[in-house]
Formats: sequence, C-alpha cells, structure tokens
Amino acid sequence: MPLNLILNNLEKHIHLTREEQDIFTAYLQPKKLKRKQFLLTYGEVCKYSAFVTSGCLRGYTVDKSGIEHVLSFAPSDWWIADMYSLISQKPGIQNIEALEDTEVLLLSKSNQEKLYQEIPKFEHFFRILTENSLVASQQRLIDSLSLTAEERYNNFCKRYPTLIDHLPQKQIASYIGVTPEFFSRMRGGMVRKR
Amino acid sequence: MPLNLILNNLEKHIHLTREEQDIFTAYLQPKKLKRKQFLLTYGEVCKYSAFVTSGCLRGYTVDKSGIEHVLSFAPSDWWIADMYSLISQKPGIQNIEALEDTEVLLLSKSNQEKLYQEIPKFEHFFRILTENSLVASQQRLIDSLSLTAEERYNNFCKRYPTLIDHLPQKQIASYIGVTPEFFSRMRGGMVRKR
DNA sequence: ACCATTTCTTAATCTACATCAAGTGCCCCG
DNA sequence: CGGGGCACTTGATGTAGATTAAGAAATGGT
Repeated sequence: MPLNLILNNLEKHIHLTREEQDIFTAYLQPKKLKRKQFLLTYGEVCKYSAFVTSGCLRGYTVDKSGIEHVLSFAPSDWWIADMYSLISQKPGIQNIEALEDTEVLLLSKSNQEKLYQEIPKFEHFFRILTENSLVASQQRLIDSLSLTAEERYNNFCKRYPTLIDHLPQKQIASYIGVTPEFFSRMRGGMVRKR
Repeated sequence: MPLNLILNNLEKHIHLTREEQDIFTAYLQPKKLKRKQFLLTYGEVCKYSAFVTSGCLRGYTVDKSGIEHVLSFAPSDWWIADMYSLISQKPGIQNIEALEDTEVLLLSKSNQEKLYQEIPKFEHFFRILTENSLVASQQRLIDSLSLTAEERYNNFCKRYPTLIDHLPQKQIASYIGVTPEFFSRMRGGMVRKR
C-alpha cells in the first residue's frame, strides 16, 4: 500500500505520531502516469515534489543540439523534482517522464511549506534528504571530471544493480554521459584495453 | 568586522533576535590560514562548516592519476565544507586549501546540531543553503555534460566575475575541467572557430 | 633586489569518445 | 500476425581536448 511506503521512507530520518502522519498524508495527492507520459516538461514551473510508489521516472534535460542528458532515475521509494524550478518557481529545465507505468504521490510546494510550519520535523527530514542529494550530485560531478566512461559505467552497475537490467541501455548511456553507440561497445568489451 | 559579515549572511534567509545572535556567535571559532595552508586534507574527517570572512579557499579532489579537480571556490561571505565527510563523519575526499591568507569562522558539526535543537530557524537556514548548493551542483553537472569547455569558461566569467581576475588561471582551468594548456589557448582565442 | 619556484604560453602529437552510416533483431500496436 | 519503428550492434572516420615538451614571464620569500 503506497502510504506505507512513503511513511516508512520518512521513518528513515524522523518519527511521526499517528496524528502527524494523518496531517501529512492529507497533503498528498496520488497520480498515475502511463509509460512515456510526462510529470513535468521543459519550461513548466515545478510545483510538486514527487514520491514514486511504483514504476520508474527519469529526469533529463535537452541541450541545444537536441541531445538528452539523464539527470536522475527515480524508481519506487525515491523522491524527484526539478529542484531549480521548485525552489525558484521559475520555468524549469527538466523533463520528468515515466519510463513505465508509474504511480506517484505529489506534495505541492505550498503543502511542503505548511508542513515546515506545522511540523518542524519535516524541515529536518527535507534538510537531510537535500544534503544526501547534494553529496550524490557532487560525487557524480567528481566522477564525470575524473573517471573514464568505463569506470563510470562500472560504478553505475555497483550502485544501481537493480536498475541495470531493467532500464533501456540508451538511458543508462545518457546517465553516464556517453552515446548509445559507445555504450554498446563498452558493454561488449570492445573498447581497447591497455 | 567578521561577525557582522556572517550575521548578515544569515539574515538573507532568517531573522535572529539579539540573544539568538549571541548564542550563535558563541558557537563560532575563528581561525586564520596562511596562503597554501590546509583547512582539511584528504582522509581527514570533516568536523566543521567554515564561513570565509576574508581571503579565499578552494576545495578539490585528487584523482588516481594525481590530477586535481577544483570542486569549489570560497571567497569571503561563502560557506565551505566537505559535505560528504561532514554528514557521514567518514574520512573525506577533499582538500580545502587557502589560495591566499584567509580568515574563517568555524562551526563544528556538534554546535551546528545544537543550533538545530535550540533555534529551529537554523535548520531552515541550512536547508535553504543546502538546496541552493544542490541546484548549483546540478547545474554544474548539466554544464559539464552538455557544454564545450569554452561555453563553460564563458559561464564561469559571467557567474564569477570577481574571481576571474583574482585567481590563478590554472585553478579556473581545473574548475571548468580542462588542462591549463588548453585553458591558455581558449583565453587567447586560439581554439579554432567554425 | 634577486633567485627559485611557480605560472603561463605555444607547438606537435595523441586518444577517448563522438558522429555518421548500415544493418539486425525485436517488440508493440493495429 | 504483420510491419514499422525503436533499441542495439558494428565499422569507418572525425574532433575536442589531453599529453608532452620547452621556453618565457611573473611572483613571492628571504
């Protein structure tokens, strides 16, 4: 049951009373997405944080030559949003799309702010969530600056073993920052070793 | 006077009473660093968030072939820490070094946590600070995936005009992710245009 | 003021990865 | 159950930026 999943997710960092759980869940809005349907598109203002209860989303940008760059995957039990747009309430730069039929729970920015007021534990929770995202983002930047494509691929396999055999290769290629062609070669071990 | 600088910095997001200011400043620990002195080195556990009141620091990692990658510059009025290590309290991956004689105010992790308890506004402040870092880090990742070195250089010039003519070129080269040699060419406009 | 070190420039060559092109297999939808 | 697109592979060629090497200029410590 989806509400259990999100309550357990919160429980990783904060403990809520029964009443607090009820306040929280009343702020949530469930939504179903079909494969290839968008939760958010480029230029839209991001108004929600989304928590995935089943399926999988991807967040990506499109550069000026039309190439897509996957910024994040969100399988179930993950949060996703275009943080830039959510914070600034300016038109965003991400598309968030369902890679398969997916169910999410939406928490609007205004409800999120109400939670901060009403139950300060939520400010604590989202601070920690954001800190962890920051560390992950910085690590990915370090990897992109200092590792080869193959090393990044190996890291990805170690870190996201579940995603690997469940996602189209081109999505993973885009995430680690190579073309599908080069990715295919790497997997086949056809990149020359030294 | 350094305390004013940090209090104004807080004031960007939260308002403190006089007493709260006093509690806060009592938790701070001033420290002076000489040029080339380290605030933190690889393998050390990061115990402090540092706020720069004068001078400039840089945070960088060294990859396995010995190449340095600058992750952040911290001129005065900026916060810096090895977030990975600060959060996990595991040995860190960053070196934080003074690029010139620098003064910082240190806030220990334990004092920071005390502030969260005693004055919840601080949790709010650091949540926002972390959110902004996250957005900046994500943007930098997007840039590194989708822009050429020259475009990243132009962005850097626009975003940090003050730093540009005040930092050694090789530091900027490292930040945008190119060799000093290539950086020099770019600046000279010697990279062939099309 | 001076020397040593570091920083910056310029040039020749090299390489990881991209691009372009073609072909194969497969999966989804009508 | 058939076919049209999409995902993947493989090969030939192109290129942004790295590496190596060397000299010139700037800088800072004594």
